This record gives sequence, C-alpha cells and structure tokens, in this order.
Amino acid sequence: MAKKITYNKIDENLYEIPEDFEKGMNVPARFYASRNTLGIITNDNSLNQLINVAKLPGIIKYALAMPDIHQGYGFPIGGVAAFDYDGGLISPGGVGYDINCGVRLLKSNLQKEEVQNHIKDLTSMIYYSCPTGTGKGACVNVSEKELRKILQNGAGWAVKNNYGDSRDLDYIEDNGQLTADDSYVSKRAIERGKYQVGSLGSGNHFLEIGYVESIYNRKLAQIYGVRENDVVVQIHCGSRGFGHQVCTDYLKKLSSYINKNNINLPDRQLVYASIHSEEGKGYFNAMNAAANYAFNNRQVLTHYVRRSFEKSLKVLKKPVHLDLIYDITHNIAKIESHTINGKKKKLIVHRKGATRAFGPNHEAIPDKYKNSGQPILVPGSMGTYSYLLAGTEKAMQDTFGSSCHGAGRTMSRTQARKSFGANKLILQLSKKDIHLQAKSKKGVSEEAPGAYKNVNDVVNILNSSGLVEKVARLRPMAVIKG
DNA sequence: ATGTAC
Repeated sequence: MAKKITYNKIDENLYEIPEDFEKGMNVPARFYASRNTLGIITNDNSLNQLINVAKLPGIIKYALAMPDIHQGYGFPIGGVAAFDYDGGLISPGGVGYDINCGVRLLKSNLQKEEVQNHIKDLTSMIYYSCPTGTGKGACVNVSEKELRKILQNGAGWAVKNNYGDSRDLDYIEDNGQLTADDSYVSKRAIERGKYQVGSLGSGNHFLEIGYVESIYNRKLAQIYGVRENDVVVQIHCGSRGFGHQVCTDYLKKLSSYINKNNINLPDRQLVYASIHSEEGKGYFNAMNAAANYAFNNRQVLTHYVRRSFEKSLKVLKKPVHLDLIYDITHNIAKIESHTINGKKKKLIVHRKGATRAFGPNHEAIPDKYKNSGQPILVPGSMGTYSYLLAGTEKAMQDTFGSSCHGAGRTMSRTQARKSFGANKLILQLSKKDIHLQAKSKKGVSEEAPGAYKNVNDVVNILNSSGLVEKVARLRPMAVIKG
C-alpha cells in the first residue's frame, strides 16, 4: 500500500507536496485544485507521478500540475516541468505519445442564426472532406520527399501548397514551424506519416462548429476579434501515427541511454536523456519534426473546412471566410527563457496536456495580441463549453507561462465505455441542439462528458489563481469525431 | 493518443 500523500494549502486553489515528503524529491510538487476537483485528483496515480517528476535531476522550482491533471505515461497529463538547460534533461514521457496534439480556433464572418438551418449539411460536408478515425486516411497523400518538407517547414508547407493563407502562420504558436533535422526520424515513422497528412484521428480529437455564447472581457474579446453569436470552428488533433512512432522509437533509444549511463529512475516510464547527448538531440529533433507534422495537419484540415463552409453555405449568397484566431500546442518540450529568482535562465519546459500561456508583451506573441497576452484555447469535453482565455504576468511567474489544456479525464477510456452508451449520448446532445457526426460508437462512449471534469470548474480554478483572464465562452452547434 | 498486441 502506497503511503498517503500529504500536502499543504498554499493558496485558495493551490496545494503543495513539500520537498521532504519523499526521499529523492529535488523540488516541491504543486497542483491547482478546488474543493470539487481535489477528491478526483487524489483518486488516481497522478500525484504519485508528479512526485516522481519532482525527483528528476535539474528540475527548476517545482513539478507543476494544472487542474485538469490525470494519470499519463510517466508524467501526469496536465503536468508542467521545467529543467535547467545546462543539465539538459529532456523526456518523451513529459511530452506524451501525441506530440503537438493541439487546438486551433477559427472565427467566421457569420452569425449563429445564419448557420443554424444549414448545420447538418455543413457538418456532413466537413465530415466527408476531413478523414477521421484511426489508420490511414488523409486529405493529401504525400511522397517521402514532400513529407520531409513538412517535417522541416510545418504549417508553412501547407501555405506554400495553397492550403491556407500566409497570414495564418502569424497566428500559430511559433508560426507553425520548429527547427527540426528530419534525419533523426525513423523509416517507420516516415512510412506512417505519408498517409495521414490532413486527418483528424480519434480519441478526444474533434472538429467543432460553435458560436460565441458569452463574453467575459470586452476589451480582450475585441483584440482577439470575437463578438457574441459569431460562428467559430475548433480543430483539435495532433501528429497521428507519425508522432506516436517518434515517441515509441525514442522511448526505446532513451531506455538504452539510461542503462548505458547507469541512471536510477523513480519510474521506468520516466526515461530521459541530456539534450546535449546524441540520443537527447535525436529526440528533440524528431519531436520537433512531429510537432511540425501536427501544425501542418491542422492547417491542411483548416483548408478543407474553409472550402466546406464556402460550398455548403453558398445559399447565404455572401462571401464566407474563416480567420485563424490562434493555434496552440498541448504536448511539447520547448527551450524558453524565464526569470528565476530575478535572473533570466534558459530552460527546457515540458508541457504535457498543458498549454503555453504567455502574458502581455512577450516577444513570442503576435503583434496584434501583444498587449493582451497570448490567446489560450481550452476545449471542454464533448458537447460542453469551450473557453477562450488570455495569458497573464502571474502565469509567467508561477507556472513558467502555462495553463491547462481541457477538462481532464476522471475516468479511464475502458471505464467510460462500460458506463456510457453512445446512442443515449447522441440523443442527449441532440436535445441540447448539438448535432454529432461520429465514425465510431466506441469513441463516443469514451468521450462522454461524464468521463471528464467540469471544464467550468477547471477554468475557474486557474482564473481565480490569476493565471488566466477569461475572454469568451463557446457553445457547440455540431461536433465531428473519429 | 495509437495500424488500442512486434
């Protein structure tokens, strides 16, 4: 029986497991929770995983967990961990299998009332032009040569090949391109990647048409360009089989590195390497290549969503366009500079099921949003609300400029399948005027809102902690799932 | 998350 985890209350919604709680911890472990979510969080293995992360060498300040934390591979999902760049620790478990899983938000020039009567046709048009589900299926099949260009150029590949506008790139985290040497990618990953360029995938990935239901902050909403009743689209997907293969490949390579260097790990799933070693450099480059694959994936899907809107809504007899508000990543490790004890320090920040949430005036934020902080997109569970938030200076100080990525599971996929029937869920959504088009019933059951925390709670925890500013809330009209 | 088992 594992020993009971004890923690101190630091602030209204912030708890800390002290450094002396368990031998080997280098820093305390901190997690954001409310009275409501505390019981859920302590119910799985995620806090033990967070304690193990706190034992890794070179970790800075604390191992952090956002309010959507749940158990993952090695590191908890909803976790943030920053490591000293000189020590150079990088770990695939701190990123996850779905490298650069992320979400983008598009805003149309249409109002809810204009789209409502055509929602089923529109959804169907998108569903048949954007492949969903596991396995092969792509908007565009590419040769190895073209795939390698995607791995190097990210979303820039899509724009260059007429899947989007060059302005789109300004509104993607890191402009949709990270530096990557694709020679570190395995042949097998390349093979899997060729047939999934422009595909949604399955699991919690989705494509959603919705509208701006309420505005919390008029000034910020104006800067981001959203008003009540505006029709919006969210695309949530990642690097598909390509990223999965990269993770698999490097877990194996880094496991050999751990053995070769006689490193003791708190958990075998926490394999890592120094980014300055050949193995670590390899993972970093392959991970960035997968991130580029995902950025490009979301960009190609955007193109087909735009074409579907134009075709399906011809009846409106007006030009229809969708502008990208922002595209944000959920699963990645990045080299960033942060102020630690008054001094600028180069860090490797792992965000797994967590997003970047930079505050106002950060150099990485597009000019248009400079004064408002970075847009943060928090999709809720299927058929519930999603949020548009803004990063704050407090997030820079307390969480290395990070926020949560969603509602966060409370139930395993298996448990959810046993607990919720797909037909009943579809009916429940339809009663709320939400149209669902899904490839598999299994997927629908696994994604039942009852298997997730309440996204309103999660967002309010971060808001009351000062880490995010609430800008707007989105309500779904139609959801496409794998 | 994932050719849900190399």
